Amino acid sequence: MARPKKKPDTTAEERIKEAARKLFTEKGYDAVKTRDIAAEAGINLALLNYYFRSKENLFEIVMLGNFEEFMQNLIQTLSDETSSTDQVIEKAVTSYIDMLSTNPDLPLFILNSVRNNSANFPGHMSKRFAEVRNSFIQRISKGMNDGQIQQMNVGHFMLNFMGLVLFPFVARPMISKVNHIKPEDFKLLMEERKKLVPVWLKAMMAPKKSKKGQN
Amino acid sequence: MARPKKKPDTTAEERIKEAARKLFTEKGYDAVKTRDIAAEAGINLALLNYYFRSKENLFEIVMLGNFEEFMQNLIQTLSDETSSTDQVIEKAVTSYIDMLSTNPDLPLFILNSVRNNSANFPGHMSKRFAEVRNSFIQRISKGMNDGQIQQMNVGHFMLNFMGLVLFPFVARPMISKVNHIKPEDFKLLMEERKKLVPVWLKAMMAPKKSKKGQN
DNA sequence: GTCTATATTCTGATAGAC
DNA sequence: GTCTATCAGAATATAGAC
Repeated sequence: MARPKKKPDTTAEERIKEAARKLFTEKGYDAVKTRDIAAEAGINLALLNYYFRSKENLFEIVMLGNFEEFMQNLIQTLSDETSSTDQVIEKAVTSYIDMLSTNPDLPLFILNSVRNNSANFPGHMSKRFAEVRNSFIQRISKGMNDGQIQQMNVGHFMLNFMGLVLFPFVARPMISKVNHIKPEDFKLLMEERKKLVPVWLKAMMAPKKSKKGQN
Repeated sequence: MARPKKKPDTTAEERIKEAARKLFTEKGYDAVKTRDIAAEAGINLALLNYYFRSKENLFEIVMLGNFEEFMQNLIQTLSDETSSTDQVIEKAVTSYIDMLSTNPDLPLFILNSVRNNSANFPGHMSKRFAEVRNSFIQRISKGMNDGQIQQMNVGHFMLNFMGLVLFPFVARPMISKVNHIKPEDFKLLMEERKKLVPVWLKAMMAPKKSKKGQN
């Protein structure tokens, strides 16, 4: 951890950003020390401040960009008006899992950043958050009203969607340690879920025979 | 936050532990300062070190306690041989949600502790983990083989169970900030899930009409 | 056991040489 | 642009009185 690295053939500024992105995502804002970033980037502490003035500023520059990418896909997928609701759900699940397979630490990082209010994370992000949330609600409600999918409390639906898609990544450190699952196997499991989660979500919304629709 | 508190009728040592548990669980190791703990416990900073020697040591003690609590219910519930698999699932969901409603920050705390390998987490805990995991797999596999519930990859089932039950708590800080959901409303939503999650889990395992059973 | 005062270490940031 | 040296403040930990 934080071992000194040789300088590769990138600019110092770029290497600092890269190191910061890696460490922040891995360990969270508070746990990362500016000295760690400098070491990881293979440069001196002073240089970090020369380029970025402060730790907080560096965090914002690096992580907000990272986060934008995370939200962008989803918003686009959700606002697709031509596809059926089922298709939208399938596509959202797939693109989410694809993106997370490349950045598996992102969900836990974001959840922690929000909780700790790191560098006023929610303040910067709240607009994007709201966008996604609203697209989601609108799209799903529309599907329900059209009869494309069954009625269900939208809050629960979002929790279920997120829980089925995000939780495996949030729990990944635990899963790998406890179940001794190799990264390849985890990836395989997630690949399977791309197909399974939409099926499950649909099944959950099917009305029960004995009672009327749940909520 | 961290306002001074009057001394209640417990020993100082106990109050320090309780304050530490509360704050660490709520905000994570790095965000909590020993002064905050002392203030919350209504004692002096020096006394904290008198009893616990170091912040890290105190954290380990708290972590072990939290972890036990997190696992306890589940182990007992799962090892119940007299109930049907359906009943076991219902009971597991209910008791988990009940416990988490009192300790909503617990899941995120545990997940972070594992990821950060705090205090050699796997060394201390891997046995307990394995217990729960094995009980789970055994109990569910048994139900599947008896035909009480439909076949499904047990790994996926566990992820689904955990995702549907734990994720809302993991995401709680985000939910309350983004969706402006009040604590009472969140609690209400979780109450609803006590009944809904078992139904959903069952629905997810029902075989699809068009294809044969999923996995 | 509990406190006040203080030592020690850590950490973000800057000054100034090259 | 990049470095060494250093500062200022915060945070952990200890000394010593009571």
